[in-house]
Amino acid sequence: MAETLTPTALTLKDIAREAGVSLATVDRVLHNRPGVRPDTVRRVQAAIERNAFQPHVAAAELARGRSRRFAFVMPSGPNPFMQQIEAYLGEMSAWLAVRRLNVEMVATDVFDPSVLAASLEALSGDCDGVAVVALDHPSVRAAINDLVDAGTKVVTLVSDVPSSRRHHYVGIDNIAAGRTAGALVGRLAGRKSGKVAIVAGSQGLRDHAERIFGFNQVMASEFPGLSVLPVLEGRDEDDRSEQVLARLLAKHADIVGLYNVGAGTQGVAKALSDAGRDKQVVFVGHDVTVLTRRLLLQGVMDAAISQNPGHEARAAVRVLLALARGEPILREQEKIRIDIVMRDNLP
Amino acid sequence: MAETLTPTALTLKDIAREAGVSLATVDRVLHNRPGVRPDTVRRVQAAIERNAFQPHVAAAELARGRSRRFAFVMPSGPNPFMQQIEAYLGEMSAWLAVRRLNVEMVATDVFDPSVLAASLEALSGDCDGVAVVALDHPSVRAAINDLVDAGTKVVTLVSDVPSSRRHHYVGIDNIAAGRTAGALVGRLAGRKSGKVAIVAGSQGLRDHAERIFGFNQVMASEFPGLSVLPVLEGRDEDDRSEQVLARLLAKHADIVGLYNVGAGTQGVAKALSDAGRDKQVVFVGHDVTVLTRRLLLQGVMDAAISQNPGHEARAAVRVLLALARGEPILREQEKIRIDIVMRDNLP
DNA sequence: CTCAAAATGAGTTGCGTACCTCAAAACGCC
DNA sequence: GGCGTTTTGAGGTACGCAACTCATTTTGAG
Repeated sequence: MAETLTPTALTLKDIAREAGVSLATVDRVLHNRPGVRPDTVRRVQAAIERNAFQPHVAAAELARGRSRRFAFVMPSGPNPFMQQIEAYLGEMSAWLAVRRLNVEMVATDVFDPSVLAASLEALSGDCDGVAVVALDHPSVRAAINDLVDAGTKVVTLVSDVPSSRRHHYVGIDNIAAGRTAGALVGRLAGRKSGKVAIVAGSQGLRDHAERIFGFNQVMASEFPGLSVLPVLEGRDEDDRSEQVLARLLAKHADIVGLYNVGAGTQGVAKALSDAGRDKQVVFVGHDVTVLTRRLLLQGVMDAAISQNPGHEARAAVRVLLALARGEPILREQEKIRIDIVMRDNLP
Repeated sequence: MAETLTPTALTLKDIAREAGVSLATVDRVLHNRPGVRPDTVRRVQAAIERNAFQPHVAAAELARGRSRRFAFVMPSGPNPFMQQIEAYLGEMSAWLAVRRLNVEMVATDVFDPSVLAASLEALSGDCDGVAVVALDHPSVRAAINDLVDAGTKVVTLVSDVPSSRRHHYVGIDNIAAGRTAGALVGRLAGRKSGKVAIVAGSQGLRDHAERIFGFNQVMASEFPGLSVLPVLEGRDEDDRSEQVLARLLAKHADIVGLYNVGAGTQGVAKALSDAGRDKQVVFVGHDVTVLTRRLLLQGVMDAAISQNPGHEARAAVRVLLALARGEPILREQEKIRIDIVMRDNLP
């Protein structure tokens, strides 16, 4: 009742014999070095395919010798989510050291396309891989493509640039995240009818816009008893979020649900509490931070949509490593799931 | 604005020089081979500590040469959750091949302690690591300890044996899972008062008992309007689950919530539908399978508590590999989270 | 056919470790 | 001091591949 799931090993020598060529030629094909007739290339590749040859990664790494350099290009501001990603990278240091990986953090103004593009261009050459929290803008796209052309592996993190030729996107489906938030607000509000407020950073941000889109989709189709108020823009700042929400709460006594799309959670919570309505309004937000954790435990927040920053950090490194090594990527593993976090399943 | 997170590399030669001994002695210390004076051992270990020496895993692997064998000891029955774990292991085959890992599936009757213990004992010697879905029973505990003593790395999967000396447990906190289910049933039932039913496989199973415990905790403390009916035992079988639940539904017209602790989901759903109450009763169950996915999409099930079988399979392999190599384990990464899955965040 | 250019073979070296042997040195004991 | 034992050093080989050199063969153009 025992079956084995894996094949046995082959070496380059076996491939050379199989293809009827020498080791040197196999090596030339494998690293597409010049000086091999197309016909011979095909023969060697056929032998590799036929035997499902997997180069011995440990040997290759040992022979190549050099350690790899990865760079993480992230926002420079005091964003708790990004800080968590940094923290998790720090926790990986032993894991990274064992694999002779150097990870470098580059803080930059990711909201200024030209600054971000310049930061990316500066990395060209001395980096094997780059993970970037990218703004979707033509000059950023061009910078990414340049890196890719230079042989650097590029992964977009949290926020994608689908039109670029980046190798991979590590982050969630923000429309689905918005839909999930909508379903939660609707269901947790119970049978009540009333109004629902949305506080976002800015509708100009791709991920925020997508979340709002998904949220409205669900509200319109499934919760006709709830009417969504116009989106408030809090610029991800606590003060501003508090002000705009406080004003809205004062105007509408029948608000039963609230969706906070981005950051500024502190201000949103304060506005709710000050109005004395923190227990009546269903409040759904994003990300598990020290703050949202406390709000969930206090019952002020009802649920947080989370995208596990630890997983994102690790996935980004793993994907870059796999890309650099030419290893397969476990897509299922690297996919970032939309977590619903409530009080009892707080991680 | 760029900082590096990782130190630079050292080799055994450096350590030897540092400690004022030869390479051979360092080697003896590193693999605790005999014939080294305690004092010298200390000197070498001090040098290793002092320089935070990390052996070059690739080189070690290459030198050691042998491929590793891991065994997964799993239930033999047609359990969809276990089948998913097997499937994910299959998807990892390329990843496994690259690392020269052989994973063997051993199907056994995990509910018979002596049979399970015998299966484990049989693996002693020719396996570097074992992942086992274990029953918590003295003879199983003894078999696990024997494996550990023989140098095999042991990981318990899904169901733990905390009293054994297993190296790691890969699975969720079942009490917290039960609490989460309770919170969901309570909150999604809204303001209604009424009765809540529980269908379990058997209260003799550790994980089921723990889930029920957590569920009752939350219901008692937070939803006084809801009264929990005595636990039904469906033995994880569809037919039996359907029968017992159908009888209960007939008897109580005011059931507003239902928690299905284990398998037998098909039967539970059928009983609900046949009674024409699938839309009124809040139904929370476990695990995302083909069936529960359909039920969630249809709106019959309201939420599934999930423990990502893919993550568990990969985590088990990664932990075994790290243990075998003597690498650090990323505890945060290997921790299995309690996922709440609703229709819009179906993975 | 000739000759240069292209293609290929044969070989070396080194990566850092594991594992082994054998000789030399240091040690403890009487 | 002499002996046997323990401890240590020195060195080799192997692992599979990358990256290189240089000699040899093959090829195609004239």
